[in-house]
Amino acid sequence: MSWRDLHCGDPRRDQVGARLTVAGWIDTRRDHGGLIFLDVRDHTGKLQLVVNPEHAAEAAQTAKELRNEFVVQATGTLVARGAEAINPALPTGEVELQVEELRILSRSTPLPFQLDEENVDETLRLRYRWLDMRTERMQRNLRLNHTVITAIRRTMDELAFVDLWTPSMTRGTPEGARDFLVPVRLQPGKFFALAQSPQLFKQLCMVGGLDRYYQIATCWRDEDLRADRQFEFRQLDLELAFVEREDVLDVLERCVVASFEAAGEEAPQRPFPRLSYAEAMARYGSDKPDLRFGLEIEEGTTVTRGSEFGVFAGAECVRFIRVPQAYSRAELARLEDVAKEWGAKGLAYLIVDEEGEVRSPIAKFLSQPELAAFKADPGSTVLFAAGDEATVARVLGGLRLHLGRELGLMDPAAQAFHWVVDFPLFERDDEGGWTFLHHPFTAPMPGHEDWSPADPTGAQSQHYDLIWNGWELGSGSIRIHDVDVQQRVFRTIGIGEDEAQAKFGFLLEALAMGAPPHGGFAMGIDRFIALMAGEPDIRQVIAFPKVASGSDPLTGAPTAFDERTLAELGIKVLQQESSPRPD
RNA sequence: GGGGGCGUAGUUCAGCUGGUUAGAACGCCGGCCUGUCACGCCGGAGGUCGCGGGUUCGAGUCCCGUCGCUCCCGCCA
Repeated sequence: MSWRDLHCGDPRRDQVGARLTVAGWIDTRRDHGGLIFLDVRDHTGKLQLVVNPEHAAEAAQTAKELRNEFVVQATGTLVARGAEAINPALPTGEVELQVEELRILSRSTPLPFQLDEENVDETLRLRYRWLDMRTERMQRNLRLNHTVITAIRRTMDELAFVDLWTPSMTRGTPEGARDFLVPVRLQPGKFFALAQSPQLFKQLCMVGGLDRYYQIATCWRDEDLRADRQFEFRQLDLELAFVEREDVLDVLERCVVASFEAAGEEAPQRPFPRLSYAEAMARYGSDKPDLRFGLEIEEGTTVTRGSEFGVFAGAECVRFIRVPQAYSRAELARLEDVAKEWGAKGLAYLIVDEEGEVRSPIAKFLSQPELAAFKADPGSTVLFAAGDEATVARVLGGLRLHLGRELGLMDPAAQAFHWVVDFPLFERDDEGGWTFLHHPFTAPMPGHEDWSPADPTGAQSQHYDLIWNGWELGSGSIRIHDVDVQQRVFRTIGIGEDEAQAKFGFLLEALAMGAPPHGGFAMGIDRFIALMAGEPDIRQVIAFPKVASGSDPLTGAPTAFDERTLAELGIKVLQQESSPRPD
């Protein structure tokens, strides 16, 4: 074993007596005047070095010069520590290296932040990411990244998927997110778009007979950044031919389980539960419900028909949740604010006190059947939402999530994976027309092919979402492989024949030349790894992420370019932020 | 585009209803120390309170603007 194979976290009792060489960063130096203790660190851990001037005068002189984060190489004899000198907090705490030779490989200026400080401003961490990376947290996250991706690649390989590269520079997409544009010197004034997803290319691969495609694909979207969104992100992108929904879900479940196993964690039970879109909206008020807790939404519309309470009587939909907590008036005012954020006009409630007495401003309007339907345990509160169905679902879904967090109802150990299936094929758009729910290539469910383009209400799709603890990990669908069906989807969402030809002509042509039935999925890898790492945002698992304003604190990108460079590309900048960055 | 939060030594923070010379811990620099491991002890340096303007006898503190960071809504097929 070369000394480069020996890591700081390795030495143990059975190596006592051996002459070893280690290298790493100075974590701490404890200078006792005579004896000097050094903790040398690398990504595997720390080893204590003892420099004794009586044994190694030259090394002791060198040790005096050492400061935090100097890089050193030390050679010496591994010795057992005396019983009282053992450090149980350190895996290497039973031994130490009696230093004979000590070499400074590299020096360090004082650091802009301390590596053992936990709440360092994130922009500062990103500005000096190479330091941040030395922390246990970032080492763990970035290595988990590798572990998960390796497990996924192994799984895909075992299932005979082909890793196939699709272009990053492609044709702009008319729908969806904003494109990042790439100007082209050879064709001034024209632009490629950075791929938002390999969607169309992977479908073309199916038509091309590459019947099991996958890729850890980088995707680019020019939209505002969030805790779970960056300009560029990676997705596990896959597509299979001659499959049905369950075949696709099976592949994803295998990848998830393999990732957990590779990370040494208990894997979720397969198969993951399936929940229909209608059920998810009705019971949890969300198409990506967090199933780590109950607090389900209940239906009240039947019993409130003709209610004496005007708000209930006039509402298309009345639903409620029973919260195991008797709230005060002030707390309910706060919850009403939460409800209003989600679009409620107000918040009706019934408080059931510890004696089982119902206290509520609306109780006097409610009939016996109504009160019976809303009956709750002593010490609880029933919260209502009334209005159109979508608003009611959204309000109670928002309240449910808020209360779940606030009341600590989520089992911290639970890993709730599930599928949401049976989505509608279309939904109303803002202009009163129709638009697709996810993308226009999603196939209708068998038996739902004959919708009316004027009113496709009720047509269901073969779309599916993978949800983990309330986070949407990704989505997929069985695609349309029939050119007539594809054209009817375009017609329904208001894309005329000419427009469809211009934008998707190559897809329609391909579908007309022997397209097999196919379907696939795209899972957000960064989100998945962030959740596995227990991190609150994806920046913590990305080596060099951008901040919310869209800049990279490390390199200072993006930057302006001079006029000559731009002129060559046929570009003239109309305006730019004049405010200089204070550095 | 809209709403909320934050910005004080290198770092993390405190700084009350506006009131002497803006503090602490860690880090940094110097000194002492042979069994420490968050070593200890002594001493020291280090601040345009993000920036600009206003109110006031007086602003870190109040007001307006601006910049930066952040969370959320919009947006993310």
